[in-house]
Amino acid sequence: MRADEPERRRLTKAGRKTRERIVETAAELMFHRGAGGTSIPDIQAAAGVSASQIYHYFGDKQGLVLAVIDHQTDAKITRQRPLLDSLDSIEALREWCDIAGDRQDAMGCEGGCEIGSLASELADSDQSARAGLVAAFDRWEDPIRSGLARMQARGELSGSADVAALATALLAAIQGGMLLSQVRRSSTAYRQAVSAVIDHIESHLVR
Amino acid sequence: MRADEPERRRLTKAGRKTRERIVETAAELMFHRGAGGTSIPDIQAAAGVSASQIYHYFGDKQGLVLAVIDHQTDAKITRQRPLLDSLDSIEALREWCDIAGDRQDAMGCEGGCEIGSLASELADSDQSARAGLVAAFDRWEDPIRSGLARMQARGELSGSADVAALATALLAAIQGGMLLSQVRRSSTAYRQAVSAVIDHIESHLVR
DNA sequence: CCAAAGTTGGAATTGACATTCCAATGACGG
DNA sequence: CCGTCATTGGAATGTCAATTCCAACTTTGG
Repeated sequence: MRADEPERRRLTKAGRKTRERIVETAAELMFHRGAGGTSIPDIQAAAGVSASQIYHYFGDKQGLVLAVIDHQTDAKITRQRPLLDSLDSIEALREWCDIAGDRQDAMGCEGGCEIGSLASELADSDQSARAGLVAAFDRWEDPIRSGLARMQARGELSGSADVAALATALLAAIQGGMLLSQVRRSSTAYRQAVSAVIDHIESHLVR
Repeated sequence: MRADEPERRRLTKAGRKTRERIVETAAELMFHRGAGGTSIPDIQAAAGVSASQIYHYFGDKQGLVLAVIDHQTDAKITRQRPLLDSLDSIEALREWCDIAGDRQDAMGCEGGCEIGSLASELADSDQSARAGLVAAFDRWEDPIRSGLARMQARGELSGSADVAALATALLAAIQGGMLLSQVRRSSTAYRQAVSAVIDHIESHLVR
């Protein structure tokens, strides 16, 4: 558990492209089947690469998993970017959460959260993965807290509200709600969970 | 996906005992390493049984996983029993949730929820497991809703409160909070998540 | 006590899977 | 233009998992 990749290997155009295709393919497969449920041969076939390419770019499967965690975090944050930077009103919070619920419905409530699923699977068995997941959740929680903090700074949210705790609570509601919805194949639990927490945040509004 | 075990096999004393030991051992291992991360040989060694015993009592690994899900659900509900039947006050809810938080701290925040972890791993890949998990969450959520319903019947909780939704929200907060705590190795997220939802429930108190 | 059925041990089978190796090809800087 | 290093293919290796088989032993009901 030290520095494993001190020297960034030189990548040519083709290399970068191949590496990216492997990560994306692995991310997709691992989203549906889990990291343990996704084999290197699976990824080889789906990405159209040879085993040596995967080991060339990632060292071993654990390295690939770490890259997938980072990739999913980047992808999620990028995808939600416009909204994520303006979570400074109750309406913005609701809209942002609603979109995830609609997205879940659109896929029949299969698959939970890309990050959450990996977290549940790897938190206890892979310490470097856990470190990556801590960072992932932090990167995701930060915009929520920032938005709430802006509301507080503008005097819209009570000064006694613990914005960090509220942000954590909302993130937890999202994760737990997604899990229940995934199991029940209905986004209802997700919507009820986030709604409850946002209502609670709303109760801290000044006025 | 139909009735797979129509005929209950006759079990002798030794049989029941062996079966039970296998389930308990498997449950313990799967709690720490996941279902996919726990091999039959692992279970054989830990429980001191031969392969034929496992296959004799459970048919295949999936059958064992189903048995583990039921076992964990029973164990959890039995363990929480006294409290679970009297979740009809804000204080009782807080105390009940606190115990889980203390329990989590006691194990260094390793391992999340026995049910939740299996749910995340199996919801999309094993339909019969998913069915068992739906039942597990229902059995767990029910006492919460019942307690809230009693509060409402006694006029302590506003008649406009949706007790089913609140119960789901609390369960989601527990699951999501546990996951974040497991990743961060600190029960803080769990405590903040359940606290927020219980505060929200409290806001529905009459008077 | 006897037969049917439950219980157990241990070996054998079959198939994946992670990883390594080696050899060939191609890009790119000096 | 050449050598170095990135890139790729494909086979080989060794391990380990899930499951099956069969043979022996034990319990139980009549």
